[in-house]
Amino acid sequence: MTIETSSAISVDCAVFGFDGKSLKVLLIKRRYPIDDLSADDLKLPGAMILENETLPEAAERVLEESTGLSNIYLKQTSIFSAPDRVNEKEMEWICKFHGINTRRVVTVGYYALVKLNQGIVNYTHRKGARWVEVDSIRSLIMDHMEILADALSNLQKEITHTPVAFELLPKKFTIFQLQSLFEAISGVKIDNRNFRKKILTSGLIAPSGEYEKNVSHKPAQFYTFNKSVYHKAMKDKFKLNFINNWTY
Amino acid sequence: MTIETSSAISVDCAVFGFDGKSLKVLLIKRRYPIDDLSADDLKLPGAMILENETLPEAAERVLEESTGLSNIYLKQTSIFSAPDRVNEKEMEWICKFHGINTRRVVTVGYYALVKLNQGIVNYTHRKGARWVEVDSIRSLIMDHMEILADALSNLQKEITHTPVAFELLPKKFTIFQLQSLFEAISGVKIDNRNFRKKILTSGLIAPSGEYEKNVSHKPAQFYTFNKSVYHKAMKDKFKLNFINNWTY
DNA sequence: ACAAAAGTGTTCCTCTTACACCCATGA
DNA sequence: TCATGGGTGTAAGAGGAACACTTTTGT
Repeated sequence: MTIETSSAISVDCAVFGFDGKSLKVLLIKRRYPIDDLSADDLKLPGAMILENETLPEAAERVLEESTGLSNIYLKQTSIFSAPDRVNEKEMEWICKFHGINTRRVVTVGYYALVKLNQGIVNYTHRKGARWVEVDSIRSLIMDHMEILADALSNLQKEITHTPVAFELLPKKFTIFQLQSLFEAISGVKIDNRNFRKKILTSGLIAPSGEYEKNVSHKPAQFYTFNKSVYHKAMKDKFKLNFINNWTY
Repeated sequence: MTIETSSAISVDCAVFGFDGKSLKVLLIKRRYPIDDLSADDLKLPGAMILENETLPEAAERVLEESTGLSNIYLKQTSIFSAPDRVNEKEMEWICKFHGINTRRVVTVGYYALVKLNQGIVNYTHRKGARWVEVDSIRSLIMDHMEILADALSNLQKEITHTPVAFELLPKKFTIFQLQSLFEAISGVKIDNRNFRKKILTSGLIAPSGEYEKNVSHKPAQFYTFNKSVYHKAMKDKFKLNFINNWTY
């Protein structure tokens, strides 16, 4: 029954990206592997928090280091605080790797949404990181699989309540890309005509007048997210229909 | 740029209750006040986490201590990690009060939902705690006002997406109580006929056949929450209508 | 009698859903 | 000419919103 005063606190970030087909997450290889710890050596980018640093600041630092980007959409999810979440071998690796001495590491999960493009893919490749299709991931070190699953379920929930989808798309995107993104994240097929009607009448996106080039089908128009339309209205229009929108 | 390895981690709980009229939160007085710290001496119940204890466990312990209840609905909200969130005077009080020595306290916010009844009110009163109307609270110690505001906004969001409302009502409740609760939390008036229609046709509540007694108006029937109906259906009925339900 | 809340139906209108075909382009 | 996605309309049904009065009880 002693108060814990020597915890280290870390952040781990699930950095999501969308390549037009599927949802990807950024994984890195653990450096300095120890014997017995090399089997599952992929992990989410993360860091220990520094003195005089808040958790969001630490998460931003991780993002900056792993992607070279700042001003990324970043959201805290859960805390992973099981005293035995890091086993002895792992603890040894952590202390050695960071040059610290601690008995316990509590970690805070974040997820980040980035607009994937060739520049970022190149950057992360140079850093030895990989964008891996979320559905194909079977194991990660420590409890990172759990952290990733938590991040994903938070994203799935958030995308139905807030317009975070646009954080994953380039500034100019086609309606097909937007729809594919919703389908990839929710895992549900959407009727294209209904989707177009819905998204266009909402006023949330605006046509840019520009069209795709060099595509082997009728070129699609690019649209942009209309933040100003989004930010007005939809206040105090409290709807009764929430009751049937409940999700378990 | 040193890794922080001596943080203490605490949990602070906003415990919400509903008395049929307004939303209340449980506040306690800080014990052992220090000079200069007595002005705003109300705080949320909280505790430091112990060795071998997870954060949810710590939060449950706090709930048990302050309300005598276990198996309470409990949900983690945000983490408050600003290095200066606890000033020097407060830090002194914390170390003295807990008999520890630490430079930094990171706290994790939780909110809890309890079914208020006379027994609990009596219990908390004996403990020196008070149920205070949320709207009337102007200041709390440290950043507890911020923690409370965060808890409340999380609750407001959650109540429109999940059936947590029933956690705040007795097992048997009237439709009027349920409606009042939604109105109290959302701050919006709801049409009674539409509300009844909606909630009754949803199948989520079941009439108990019992009625109010000794009320100076037509006695209302008591209903119960129908968990089984809720848990089936509403899976994989993905709806397109989320786009216009987005809230900022 | 009066105050307070319980309980009850209908109409209008908006939104959701289901559904199939021709078009433009590059290979 | 073929493959690929772009882009379009309509009808039926469900659900949301607005709206007022009678009933029951205790004081």
